[in-house]
Amino acid sequence: MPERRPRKDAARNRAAVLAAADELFARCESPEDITMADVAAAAGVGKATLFRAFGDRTGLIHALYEARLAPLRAATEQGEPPLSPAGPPLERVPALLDAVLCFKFDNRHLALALEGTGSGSPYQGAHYESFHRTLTGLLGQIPGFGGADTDFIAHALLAATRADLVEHLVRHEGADREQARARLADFVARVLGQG
Amino acid sequence: MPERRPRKDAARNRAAVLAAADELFARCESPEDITMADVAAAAGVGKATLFRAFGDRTGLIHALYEARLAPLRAATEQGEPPLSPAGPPLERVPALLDAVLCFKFDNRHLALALEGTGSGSPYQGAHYESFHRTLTGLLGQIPGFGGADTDFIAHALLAATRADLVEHLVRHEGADREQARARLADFVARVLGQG
DNA sequence: TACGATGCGGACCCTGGGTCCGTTTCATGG
DNA sequence: CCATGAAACGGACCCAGGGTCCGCATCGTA
Repeated sequence: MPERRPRKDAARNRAAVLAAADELFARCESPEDITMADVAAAAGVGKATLFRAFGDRTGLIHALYEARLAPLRAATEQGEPPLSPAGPPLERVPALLDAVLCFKFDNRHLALALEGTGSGSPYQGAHYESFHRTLTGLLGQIPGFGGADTDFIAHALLAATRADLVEHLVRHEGADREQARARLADFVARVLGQG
Repeated sequence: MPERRPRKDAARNRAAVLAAADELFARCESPEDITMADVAAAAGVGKATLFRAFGDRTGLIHALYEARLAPLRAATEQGEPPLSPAGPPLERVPALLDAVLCFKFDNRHLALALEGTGSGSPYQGAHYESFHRTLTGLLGQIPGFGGADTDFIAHALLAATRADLVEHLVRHEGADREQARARLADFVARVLGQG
């Protein structure tokens, strides 16, 4: 399996498409109203190129999302405490959820586009799986969660950071970034028994 | 505004469409793969009839959902305690969330179809609005939630009952109805400070 | 029974995701 | 530097599916 590297033009086009798509998704009102043809045009590329590089619409959005997600993954895996594995669970759980919320807030356009893929629920995605696993593990290490259903609690906590909820808070309740963080932090503290 | 009632045939067709759609959505794997043409055919009706009666796809699903929702609304507004307004807040909150969960569980096909409408986030729907309002109010009456952000807590609690999460628990974690209820009940108790 | 108003239905339109294939560009060996 | 095959390109094309149009059937009333 030689894993031959892509040609120069292919790489350049892939990057152009990612940049164009990022731009378009960021500007538009709703992810629904940017089409694959739009992206292709904005990137100065044919539609087929776009589909060849990413498979389908979902693939493109996924690629964008994953690229943005990389820093967060890095921070949680080998960053600084309290986010990194070195932090104590009781501090790491709120830190992790705060980080996820910030990410969702800063990238709501992408997150919304991803959730709006239709049949693709967010619970299949590798990113979700991974966050859920770490959260579950951390909860298990916290005193007071001995016999508790950490699996579901992790789901429920992550559900409080869902992109469309964040979007709703911003659009219809006029929340800003810091307010959203504070509200989530309160809720998390309450769940952790620090209310 | 005379509010003229519909013709007999119109009423009959509307009912036929609702029945057919309900049936189809219940049977199918994913809501995505039943089309408006399918519904029309199953109801023995032309496509235009269907669009005349419900406006668009979202309208049809909404109508189905609302019909199913009626009993739940009734139970929470004038049913028996602890669900009804006569129940004390500390019991009514878990009862309400349990009822919502059961509803989502029993009607996941519809709830999923509704959430999968694309641009239509669940937070716009009148049903969500109403549940959120009552929940918020109830939380405010519970000791210990004095200065708390009941608005967000209500959102977060409802997020734990989201249809795609329920679907995930069932499909990928093999949960059944009672398990799902127990897990949610645990979580709610924890948030209410009874963990 | 006659006659408007209301509703019917399926042919039709259009958008948008996804594919095909003749042409162009890359990259390697002579 | 050129030949040559492989890889990528792009836009014309296909098709499913949501939504509309309009001539015809049905309803309900005088």
